[in-house]
Amino acid sequence: MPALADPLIAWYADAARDLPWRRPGFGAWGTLVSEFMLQQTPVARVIPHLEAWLMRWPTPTDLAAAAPADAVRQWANLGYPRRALWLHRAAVEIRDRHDGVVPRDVDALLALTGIGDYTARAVAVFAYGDRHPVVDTNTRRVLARAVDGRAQPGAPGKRDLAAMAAQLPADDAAAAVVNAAAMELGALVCTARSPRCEDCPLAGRCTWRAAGYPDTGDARRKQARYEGSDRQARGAVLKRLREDTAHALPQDAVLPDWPDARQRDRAIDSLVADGLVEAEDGLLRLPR
DNA sequence: CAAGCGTGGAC
DNA sequence: TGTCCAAGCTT
Repeated sequence: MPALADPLIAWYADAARDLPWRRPGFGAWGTLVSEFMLQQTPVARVIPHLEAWLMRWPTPTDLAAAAPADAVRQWANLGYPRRALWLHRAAVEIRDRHDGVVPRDVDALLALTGIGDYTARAVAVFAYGDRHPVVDTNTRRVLARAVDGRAQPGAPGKRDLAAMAAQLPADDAAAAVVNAAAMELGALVCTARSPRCEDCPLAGRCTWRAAGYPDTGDARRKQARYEGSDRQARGAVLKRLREDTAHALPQDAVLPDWPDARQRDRAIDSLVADGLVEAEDGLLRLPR
């Protein structure tokens, strides 16, 4: 049995949060939607949106029948609205290529729009119970500290999957728990800013702790400033279009008072290039 | 592969 | 206040 598996399993049995996607019978579609929403958006903000989404579109086929615009509006302020578009495309692909059933095979999941290494394996493991390494930012941090003796993870790579695979027990169900437990530990205890090592089930075998918490540097990219950025302009344009009850606006009616008109126009162009906005006859609207 | 991509809460 | 951070993905 790998070194971290038993303490992680024991800790998780007691400390795991009661989250909607962990309820028995939540379903592969619910799991898939939750994972899309959780890509870079905190758990607490996701939960209400997830429940509303699944109420409106209980199956991939239901979402596939909707207009992309409805998905983007329903996404509301979750951020990174391309995910709404990608989730809609994935639903169409599931309807057309998989008879409306969320695939179980990792390669089939990876072939869906908006699904990468993390999400594909999260669905295969948490929805279907198969045995794969699931590696998110929390897991990467836990492994960096406990195994590698580093304060922060290095650049993400395929090595991360191998590192987690080495920690998985042979049994499918136990492996799924270890995957979930590593993520949960990173979210609740082995946190980025102030880790609570006194509460950590791995403290006794943590390489970083044993070394005296050295500052090993931080390979992570710094996040660009948001205030005044193109991203902010894109967000403002899309918010205006989401909230437009007529569902189509003349281009010169969108953010006429934005401080930087060139930036606003650049934002609109890039949203059109991304397929988040359609421009036709001088009107802007969400994609139909 | 490094950069670009939203939004809001915590400190 | 500004900075950091959050179950990543695509190009």
